[in-house]
Amino acid sequence: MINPSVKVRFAPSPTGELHIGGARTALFNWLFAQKNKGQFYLRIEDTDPERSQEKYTEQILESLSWLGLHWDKPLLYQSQRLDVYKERVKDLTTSGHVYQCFCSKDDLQTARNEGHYQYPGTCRNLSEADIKQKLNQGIGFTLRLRIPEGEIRYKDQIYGDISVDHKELDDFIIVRSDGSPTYNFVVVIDDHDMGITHVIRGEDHVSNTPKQIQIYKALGYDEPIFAHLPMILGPDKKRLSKRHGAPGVQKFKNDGYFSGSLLNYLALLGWNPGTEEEIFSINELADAFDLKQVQKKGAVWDEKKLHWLSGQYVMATSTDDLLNAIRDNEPDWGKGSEISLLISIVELLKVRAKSLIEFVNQSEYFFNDPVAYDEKGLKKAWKDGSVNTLISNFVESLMTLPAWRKEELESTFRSYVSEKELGLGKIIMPVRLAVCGTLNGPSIFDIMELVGKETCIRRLGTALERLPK
RNA sequence: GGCCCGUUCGUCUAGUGGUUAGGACUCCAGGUUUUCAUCCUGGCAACAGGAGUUCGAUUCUCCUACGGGCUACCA
Repeated sequence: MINPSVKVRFAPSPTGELHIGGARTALFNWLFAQKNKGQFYLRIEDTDPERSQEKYTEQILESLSWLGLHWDKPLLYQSQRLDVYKERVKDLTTSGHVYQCFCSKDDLQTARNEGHYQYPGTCRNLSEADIKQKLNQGIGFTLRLRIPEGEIRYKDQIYGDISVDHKELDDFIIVRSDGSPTYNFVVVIDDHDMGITHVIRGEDHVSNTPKQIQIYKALGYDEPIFAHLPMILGPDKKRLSKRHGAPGVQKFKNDGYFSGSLLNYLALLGWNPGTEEEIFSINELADAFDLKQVQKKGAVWDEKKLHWLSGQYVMATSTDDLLNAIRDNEPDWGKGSEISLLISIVELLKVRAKSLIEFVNQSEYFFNDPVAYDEKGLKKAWKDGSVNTLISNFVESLMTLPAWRKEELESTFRSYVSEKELGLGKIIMPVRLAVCGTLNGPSIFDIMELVGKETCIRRLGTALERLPK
């Protein structure tokens, strides 16, 4: 069943948690693999000891798992492949593709500051004697790739034909003076060794690709197919980064978004199904996915739409599943209450809450007496002492109510206002305020039934005491 | 500075050599509702600019502008 001609990978570096951009890259790789019945691998690019941390690897894997982007084994760590890279360096040395460069970092930097952006080729053609002399002097060296004249050309699955003159490519460094290999070098070896057929990554790698192709050629490897995804942008149209408050995947989990809604939104950021559908399950996404429908321009991250989408997911989820998800997210929610009560609450809030955490935030008054009253609500519903008179009379009729059910409650409300020749709102609003502390929410009759007679009467009493005049 | 890439409503996007340039989010108005939310109806809102090709360009070509990326002994 597995299609051997499709192997993709996601290669995060563990220098921080998985953020939105990385998640989208992972998603598109995963979708491509699913669609083509290929394999999806992970490679941890942990060769920067300064910034890499084990805990980030764990966080990233956790986030990917939560998203449901499961990967195939083996999981590769670059830090464990140093020996392999050394071998390849030897290969390139013997084949004459690299040369030693004795220029110091400072000198190169100085030249750049003076406007010479390219490596001048100082050490490109040193004589044997020169090299021997420098080595004897104990001068450290890097290894540079010797790039021939010519033009490089490749077909990007998203951007189309891209060509660059070799003159634009420096003889870039593949091994640092401390002997460690650089990114553009190892990425090629890893992708080759992993059998990667399609390299799908961010647009920031478009300019790296021609360099990497030089490595493929030097090593005698076949090139994979390349596809570059447009960037995700902040509201200022600059690449989304920590500066924008770079949303990490974990944040959305904590805020109670379903992973499906995040995935759905991410997919629509830069890709379109070719239809006017907006809502997709992860499997539907995989079916519909096609690199041809991927956009070239960067897309601005818009949390409003995510929020809407999340609301759609909430409404489409069964009450039981919602209840489980809410308690997964917030184990203390409704602790000590009957399950039947919780189910009723979820039922009532389902159409209002757009994320799991909103169920929690909007259900406070089902469990606890209000500690404060919404200020706008006070102005609207409890202007002066006349309300106290009205409510205290009404409470009396509530007390005598034989059955505390929403139907009876509603008829009590209605007969009371018709007797007084008032609008329904005149009585409902103050009651709402007293019982919930806020004017917004589901039907007051439903709320009162669930909250119970004793508690409602108590809350009304409290309000009458606290809100005179 | 150089190179590469991009540019349709505020945002995500569809689309064609001749369309009333379509949808979604947001926003606004109206309806439903005790309120909020939902739901329904309606509305605002875009082809960056300039040349050229053409009977005709949003669509094809070039230029300009703007935006992004790369230009590290980071990944």
